[in-house]
Amino acid sequence: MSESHNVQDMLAVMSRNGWRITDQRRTMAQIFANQDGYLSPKDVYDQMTVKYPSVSFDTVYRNLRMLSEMGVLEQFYFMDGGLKFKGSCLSHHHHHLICVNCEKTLTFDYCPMEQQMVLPGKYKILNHRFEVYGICEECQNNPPTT
Amino acid sequence: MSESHNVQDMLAVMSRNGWRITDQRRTMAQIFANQDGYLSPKDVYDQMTVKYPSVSFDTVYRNLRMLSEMGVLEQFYFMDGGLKFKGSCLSHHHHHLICVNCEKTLTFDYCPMEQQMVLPGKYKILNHRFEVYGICEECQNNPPTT
DNA sequence: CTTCCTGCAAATCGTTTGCATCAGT
DNA sequence: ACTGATGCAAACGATTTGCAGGAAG
Repeated sequence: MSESHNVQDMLAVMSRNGWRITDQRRTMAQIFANQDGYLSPKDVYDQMTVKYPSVSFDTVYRNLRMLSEMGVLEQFYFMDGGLKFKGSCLSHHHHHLICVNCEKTLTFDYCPMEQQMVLPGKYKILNHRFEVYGICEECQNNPPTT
Repeated sequence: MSESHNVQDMLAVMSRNGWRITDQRRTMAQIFANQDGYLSPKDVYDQMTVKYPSVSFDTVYRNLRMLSEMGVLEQFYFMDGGLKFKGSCLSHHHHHLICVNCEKTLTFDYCPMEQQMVLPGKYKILNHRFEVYGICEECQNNPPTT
């Protein structure tokens, strides 16, 4: 299902970095392993509560941040400024095609920076951001949730 | 100074839309007319207090939102999720080259969507986001603020 | 058994809203 | 004068922090 890490890989990274493997963290890893798109902290919290009804929001936040810092998760601020997370793919540079409805995300390798663009000014280029937004096939067929 | 609207244009748009021209709004228009880069609500507030020490944050927010809805300002969530505003250029499609230090912004016309890209899936493409981040010439020469 | 992790509660930050007063037209 | 705009304060949502008890190693 996931193009990024599987649960074992994620847990291995945690162990390697000296973090304990708690049930909550195991569950969180599973959530992201089974998910192609982006999840908000609340999404994660909601999925966590299925297995751990007493989980707290701050634990979710703490672990999301921790997993991001370890590189297991990719952090992302959407167009509307909302924070989202997703299992990260560190293997190669790519960009995202994101469904504005269900937020399912596909990656593609085309990168505009590889073209010979003429940029104004004499900026020292550091990085870039390129995302394409649309509606995935599934959401085009299914009635809109709105 | 500004590549976008001048003060007169902005005030004209406000009048045309039936909004009153208050001194605070005039000042806000001036701030954006004299500014090439992005400003956070706090930046705007700080500049406003120079002329109107008793201006309130909510007035700044209200007017920023109003000016965005009118299309006079361009709203933007930066990489770190922070909300910023900038005098908008509605005349043509373009993208931005942004200084990560001073946030001075240049526009350029190259658009990756005009290339014949092969995108995965069968998404119905709606829009896109492309920004290049770097350090402007000025900030390269001047000692870093950090 | 020690240290780290968790859950609770409270603090914090950025932004929005209700309301009485004030100013633009 | 009439109506919309302002400033204050308080509400609000998302995220962070301090602390005591509980679980992983």
